[in-house]
Amino acid sequence: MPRASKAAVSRSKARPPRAVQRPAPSVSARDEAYLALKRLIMTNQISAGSQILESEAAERLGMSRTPVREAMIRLEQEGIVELRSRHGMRVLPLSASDMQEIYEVLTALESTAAAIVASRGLSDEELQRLRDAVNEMDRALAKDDLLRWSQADETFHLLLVDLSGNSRIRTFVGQVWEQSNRARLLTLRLRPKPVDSNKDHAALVDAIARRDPTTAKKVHEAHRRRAGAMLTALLAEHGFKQL
Amino acid sequence: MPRASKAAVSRSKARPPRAVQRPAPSVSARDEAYLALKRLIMTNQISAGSQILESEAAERLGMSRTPVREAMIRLEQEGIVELRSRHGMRVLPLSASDMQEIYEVLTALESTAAAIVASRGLSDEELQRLRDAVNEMDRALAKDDLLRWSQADETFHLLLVDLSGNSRIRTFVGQVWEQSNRARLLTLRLRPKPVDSNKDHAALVDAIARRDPTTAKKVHEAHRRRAGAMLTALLAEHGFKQL
DNA sequence: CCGATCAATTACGTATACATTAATGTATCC
DNA sequence: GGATACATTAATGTATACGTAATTGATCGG
Repeated sequence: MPRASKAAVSRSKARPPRAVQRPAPSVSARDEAYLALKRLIMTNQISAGSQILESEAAERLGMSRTPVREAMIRLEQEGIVELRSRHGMRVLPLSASDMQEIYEVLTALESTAAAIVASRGLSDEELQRLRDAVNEMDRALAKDDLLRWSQADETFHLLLVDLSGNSRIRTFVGQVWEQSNRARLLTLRLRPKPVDSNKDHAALVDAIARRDPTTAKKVHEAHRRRAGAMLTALLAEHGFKQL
Repeated sequence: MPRASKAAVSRSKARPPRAVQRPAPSVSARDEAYLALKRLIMTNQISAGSQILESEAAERLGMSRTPVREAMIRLEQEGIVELRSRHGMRVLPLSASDMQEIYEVLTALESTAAAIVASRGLSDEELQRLRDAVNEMDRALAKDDLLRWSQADETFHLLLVDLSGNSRIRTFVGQVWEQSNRARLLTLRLRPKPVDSNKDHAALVDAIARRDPTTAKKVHEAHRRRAGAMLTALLAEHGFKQL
């Protein structure tokens, strides 16, 4: 019944189909909530361990609880937050043992990806993309721009797993990467300059170019193992129990 | 009009108002929906590629759309279904390349878990649990009870990753295990008897007992690689493009 | 002054209402 | 007869309503 009146109205208008009042609703409220919450967490604007209620988040984002709830469920599945009934969403703190778990996963999955990539071989264009990322890291390091280095590092690692063609490896690596992103950001300025990290990457690209999966895998395993050990040592040294 | 029809349906079913009988609401409707849908998928009662609308599932499960929606979001995050707007939830079919991806992930993560376990060593009681699972597989195989064998196999593999103590490895292995469960079930009777599979497991337990991480890792890598090759060959042989 | 009991409040879980938009069917125009 | 515009329908996405259970805090007994 109420619909009838609406239909009548739209017909009387004869033809302003939709472009008039609908500028760009390209993202759903749920996606908006998901992205907004994730960004707040990733950038440490919602600190680890802190809680936020569904209704708080909904008000803050200017929408109802429903899409916020659904976004929170996604974040929980991704291992970024914990949903505690009547306490809202809690950003999971990262302990040293979490970081160890994460680096074990990264070591296992990325070294496998490296072997796959080396084994199937890359086109010149693909190889160049890897080299570009390495070069970007070098440049950033030369300029002491650690944030830029860190972004290039992420680009390199995600590109590597992308090139493996294994979408599950890609998903899982992306997931633990996001889980540990906060810790990396916070320790970026505490760690020694990542000079040998860059060397590792160059060596990996060489092994891939030579189509040598065994070496590629070994190089990357060593790289991740070292990075993990460095990071956990750093956390212990600075007395960080949780991040 | 829609209200009337729905009311009529629910009354025709003679459903007593749920509020009256409150026996054991220990599980939320959302969990119930999640478990019910997952079980239907795992047991192939909802075949791959088939779709089910939110409202259909809700009616089928006797609850409203809200908890069903949330359950579907979880299943989507787990890589079991795909959510297509206005087409409901679609059970993801498994292709040969999916199986290959999955076995690459299992190889990488489980062999790492094996190395971790061997490296830290197990208590007698923990070691015994692994041996129990192996023995159960032997017994099931001797009786030609393939379903029981398959369950013991699952027990063994999940126990292994549990014992690694790495909760993320555990989660990811569990996830790809569930993704591929249907395929394993369907091919269980097509594959050769898993005799050497049992031998592999015994060899792995020995390596763990000897606290030899290198061998443990190698044994398990070979085991998974072989199983993966067997399964993909099987799928190709029988012309299965999708499962 | 401390702990326990109970009422008020709060936050959630679920159901339902409503808005939006893709998909479908239909009539019209040439 | 075929393509297109348009109304209709269907299914989703979002908001809101509501009952329930947990948390809070206040009162009371010790």
